[in-house]
Amino acid sequence: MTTPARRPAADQALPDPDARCEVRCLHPQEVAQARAEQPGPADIEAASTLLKVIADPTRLKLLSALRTGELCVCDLSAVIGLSESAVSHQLRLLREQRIVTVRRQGRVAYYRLLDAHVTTLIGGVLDHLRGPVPA
Amino acid sequence: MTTPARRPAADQALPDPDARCEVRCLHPQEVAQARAEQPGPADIEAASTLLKVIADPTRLKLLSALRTGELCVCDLSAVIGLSESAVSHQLRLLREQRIVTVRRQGRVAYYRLLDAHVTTLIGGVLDHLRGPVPA
DNA sequence: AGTATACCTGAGCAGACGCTCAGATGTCCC
DNA sequence: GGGACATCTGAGCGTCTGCTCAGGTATACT
Repeated sequence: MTTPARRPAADQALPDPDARCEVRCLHPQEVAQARAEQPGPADIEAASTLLKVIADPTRLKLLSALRTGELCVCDLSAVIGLSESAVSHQLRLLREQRIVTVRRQGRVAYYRLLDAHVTTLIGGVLDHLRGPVPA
Repeated sequence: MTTPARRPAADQALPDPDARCEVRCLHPQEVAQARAEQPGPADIEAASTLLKVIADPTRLKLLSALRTGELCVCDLSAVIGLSESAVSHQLRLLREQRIVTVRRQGRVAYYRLLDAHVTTLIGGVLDHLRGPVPA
């Protein structure tokens, strides 16, 4: 959405110096628009939390391993080469974010992916890494 | 891919105790498959770095603000309510990850989104937050 | 009952992260 | 040239994070 007024416009976009709402800015109009369309702080925080959980290398390995199907904790530990304790800690975060779910059978806990969004999301990241920039 | 052999099968799946490749696991076959389909460490690390850059609340606000069009540093500073120094630091990370690009006009630096992937990616995250789990 | 197994959880510590502060660079205007 | 401005950058510090270690809980087997 390239706005028509793309030029600097700093000379005439600042009618009076006293109009500085909070801090100085060169394009008050576009700043006001950007502020209006900004998501709420709660949404930002929630999105950040979810993305941080997915962003960790260990948890990325866990999610990638679970693409093939459900696995138990000690299997996951063997796949990614980390202690069962560490895996259990990370799986808890993935459960809290509703990314994986658990099915308990006896003393074994089978984990599987809960959300297809995450899979496509990681796919999009890999697209970004490999291919050139689309737009 | 629910394998037919879902039962514990630990007694006969471990022919000899010495066969423990690295660590113990309940389903060696599925572990081997998951390990085979696991992305390379470099890909995991790159995806993690990219996602971490996007996951930070401040940078999420910056990216969200840039959806409306290109903005300069002090504008971005005004939109998200943070010092220009902090904004500049974060923009550097976004540049390094090829998420935003800069167009310099005189002493003003105009930043804009470089990759449509990121926009759709954030949209996917918001979908995950709002809607119920699709699959 | 008693032992072994699979998993979970709290404490503690090394490393990474994001902000502020101070200074440097490059550009515009007089 | 001199000053103001927009931006960039390095140092430093408080905070957060992810691992290991030790112990706890629940289930299966003899």
